Amino acid sequence: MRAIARDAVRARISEVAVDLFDEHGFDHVTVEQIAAAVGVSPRSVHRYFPAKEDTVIGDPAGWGEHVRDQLVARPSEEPVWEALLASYEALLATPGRNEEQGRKAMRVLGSTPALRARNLEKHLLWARMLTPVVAERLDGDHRDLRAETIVQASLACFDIALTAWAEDDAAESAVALLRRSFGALQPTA
Amino acid sequence: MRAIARDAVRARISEVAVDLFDEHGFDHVTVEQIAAAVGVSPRSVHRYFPAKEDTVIGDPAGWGEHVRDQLVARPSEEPVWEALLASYEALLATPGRNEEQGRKAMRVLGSTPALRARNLEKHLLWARMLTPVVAERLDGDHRDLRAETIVQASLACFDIALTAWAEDDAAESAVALLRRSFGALQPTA
DNA sequence: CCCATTCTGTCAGTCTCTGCCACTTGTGGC
DNA sequence: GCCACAAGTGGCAGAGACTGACAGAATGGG
Repeated sequence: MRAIARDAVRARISEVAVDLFDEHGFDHVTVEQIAAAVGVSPRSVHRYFPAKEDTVIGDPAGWGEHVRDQLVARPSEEPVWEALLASYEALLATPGRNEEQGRKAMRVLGSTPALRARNLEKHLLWARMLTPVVAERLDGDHRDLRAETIVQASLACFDIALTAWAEDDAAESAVALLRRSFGALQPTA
Repeated sequence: MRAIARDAVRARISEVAVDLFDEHGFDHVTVEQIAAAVGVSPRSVHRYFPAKEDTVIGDPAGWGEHVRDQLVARPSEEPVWEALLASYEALLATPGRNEEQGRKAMRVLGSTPALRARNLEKHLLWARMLTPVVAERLDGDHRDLRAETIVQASLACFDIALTAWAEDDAAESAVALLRRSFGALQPTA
């Protein structure tokens, strides 16, 4: 009911903010300007997004759960590395992701230290969700440390692929870059 | 001459700040309190550290160069992954690193999102320094993407090892944890 | 139509961080 | 010893992000 309107407003703020950041640079745009452009009060912007950076990042937890659910659904005989790759691919294939808007957001995201940092925090959140699932698939000693290493490495691949995809002007698809990045590493048996 | 005094003051501020953060939590300590505890003005604290978080992180660029120099000094026939491991080990073995102070800093560092974020930014800086060096050691196609993947994965290993070292109460040395984390991954030939 | 819930705007306030200017303090030349 | 000169410091004012509190407006169900 009301949740629909809420999501719509949220998406609108995010869209306007990314456009402004793309044009003028992240730290040359104030929350007040974003609010004025959307037509709401600055206070409301902060109600939808706890921090200015979050207007670009979006909701990390939601997508993280998505990836985790994909991962637990993979067949247990599949090697971890391939299962992780498949889970990220499923995320990229999700509909409702505007191609051009996503690329612009990634470009803005890479342009400012504060944003890159907040984005990497998202990865830590994902890592906490994925590590237990990965640990279950491992044998041998020190499963926790190994699982965390593998998960963080996979997240690094994900990030590298998306960054490269946003910079290179559509030279290659995000999935292709993701596969290649994953191909550069291999967990030890 | 004067640089010595400068470094001393800098170290002193950092030490006091970490202690306060450890006791009261990062965001319950204001810059004003740090300044008062050290005996300088808040304005001066900001002269030494551009951001509050930097009192814990220290100077990333300096250590990053150190790692890079270690890496370029490794024999060229050595596999990249081992060369990277050795470079990080050399960093950990650097004297002048107070064991207990370092562990406390790492603990504080993991306790607050803002600090974790800033720490991850340090990794990006290191990555930009190390990637070209690693790329030179690779053969085949897509060296840049593969080099970046390998470097970021190694930084993840470094971070995981240090975090585990700070949490587990000296159960194992940082170097041992680092080796094990590195052991969980392998670049593909 | 009325009521309760939710949303929004306004206001006041804290904290980080930055420019600016005046003041003090060492440093080197004479 | 004295005097420019640079460097460091403190205080002040201000921008900007973010938070809590409260009052009015919109929306849903009865």
